[in-house]
Amino acid sequence: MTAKDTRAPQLARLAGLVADETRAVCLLALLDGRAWTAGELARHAGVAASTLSGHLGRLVAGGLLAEERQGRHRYVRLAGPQVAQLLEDLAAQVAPEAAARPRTLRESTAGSAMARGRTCYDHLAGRLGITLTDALTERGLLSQDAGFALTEAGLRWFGAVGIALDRKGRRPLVRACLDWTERRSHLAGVAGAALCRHALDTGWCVRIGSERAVKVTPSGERALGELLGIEAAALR
Amino acid sequence: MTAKDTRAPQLARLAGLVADETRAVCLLALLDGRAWTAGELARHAGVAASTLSGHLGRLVAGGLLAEERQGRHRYVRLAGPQVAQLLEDLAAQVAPEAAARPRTLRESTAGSAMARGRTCYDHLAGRLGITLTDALTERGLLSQDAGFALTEAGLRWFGAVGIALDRKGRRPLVRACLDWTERRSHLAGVAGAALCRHALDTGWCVRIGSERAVKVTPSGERALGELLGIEAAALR
DNA sequence: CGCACACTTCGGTCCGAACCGAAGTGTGCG
DNA sequence: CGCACACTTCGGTTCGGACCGAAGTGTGCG
Repeated sequence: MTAKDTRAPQLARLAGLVADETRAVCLLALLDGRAWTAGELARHAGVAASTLSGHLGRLVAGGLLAEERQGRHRYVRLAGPQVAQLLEDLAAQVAPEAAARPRTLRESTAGSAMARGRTCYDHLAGRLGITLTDALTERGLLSQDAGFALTEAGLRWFGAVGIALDRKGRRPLVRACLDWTERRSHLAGVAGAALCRHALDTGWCVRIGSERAVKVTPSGERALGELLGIEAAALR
Repeated sequence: MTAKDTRAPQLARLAGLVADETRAVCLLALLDGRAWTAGELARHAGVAASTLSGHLGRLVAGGLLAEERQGRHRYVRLAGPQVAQLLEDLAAQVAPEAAARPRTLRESTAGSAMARGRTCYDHLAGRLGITLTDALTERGLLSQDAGFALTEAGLRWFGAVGIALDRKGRRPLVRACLDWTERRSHLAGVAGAALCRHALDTGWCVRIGSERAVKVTPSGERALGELLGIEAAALR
């Protein structure tokens, strides 16, 4: 027996946290970037509150979730962008086979709203995310030659639009995130998150219901038309 | 109960493959990019051959491993760069806590050889990987402004040295891979793999024993000094 | 041929963990 | 104060899967 890799036990433990379907459902739900209560997750996953309580304990102890107690509520959210990135990577790995037909009409319409535009942890995804990524690329603001990278013009563009980019952390400025519905990469990383936040703050986009789906508002259509030359029809 | 994400079951199944310590040991061993026989892996992991046979069956069925039967041997290797990337990402997530002290002297010396230089699936890692990455960056061949990217000069450099870069596949030309021992990113992706292959093919580096560890040869020191201005002392 | 070897299949044991309902703790509101 | 509600803890059941050794299959070599 040669020297085993010392990381194996911890790697197995980490994977084990995702390796349960109930926990996987929760983690994917939390990819919307918001905090959910334990009860909401229990109903979403279809298990008893007591069962879910145990799962949350494990996920928090394992460092995947951060929790915040407010009164009688226990709010949990993903512990950080690294966790979201990890889940997105894992999900992208299985996405090819996961392109299954939705069952009910309700799921179908909800699915098509999700396909049009949604948030992916903290950035924009779906056709909306791809459209934005393509527009940035066409205008020479984003380079896709060797991985994603912001060009000089791209950096200026963010500044001109009034979107601040925090370059201090370890998180990459831009990152490609493989889109689940479009099968193509969209903009993630610090810039992707800042753009998404700006879009929601300024009313370019609004969330639909309580899900991850988002839609572009009329003012958003105007702004994106002016700033990136995107035609309104491409956003619907 | 809102509509569950259809990817959850498959996500859990995928994670479940990594969620066993014995399988994790095997997967990390296979990160050396080579094919191992079932028996070698069984001895490495310290379990009975029959037990390991079952594990290999699951990993192959799950798409993480590719197998090749030759006579009475069953060779397995990682199914592709995506799998290696996934494992590296997962391992990087736990690496911070995994910086444990080695137990025995044998592990200690083996560990320090690994820290000096090793392969990480198909590219170079350890201090050697970092040194190369830094040298490429200093000379303006690699940009680290917003994620990793090859510059125009970098593309020319690879051509001049005689390293062909296959840009056809879906794999990114360059990619940052978080180094387990150095806690910094080194060069991965198509260019990282091509550089590693070239280094081994031309004798710049040789593998030490049967492990992932590699060392730079005298001819390698000369070549890297000429091509990248790396001092020989930095490679020892 | 027959033995050694690599791997697989099978039967059986054992442990961990996912689940539920019931009872308990703590919070907020009328 | 007392009830409703959100969550947690506990006991008990059930199920999957990791493991081993023994027996079976197939390959290569003398």
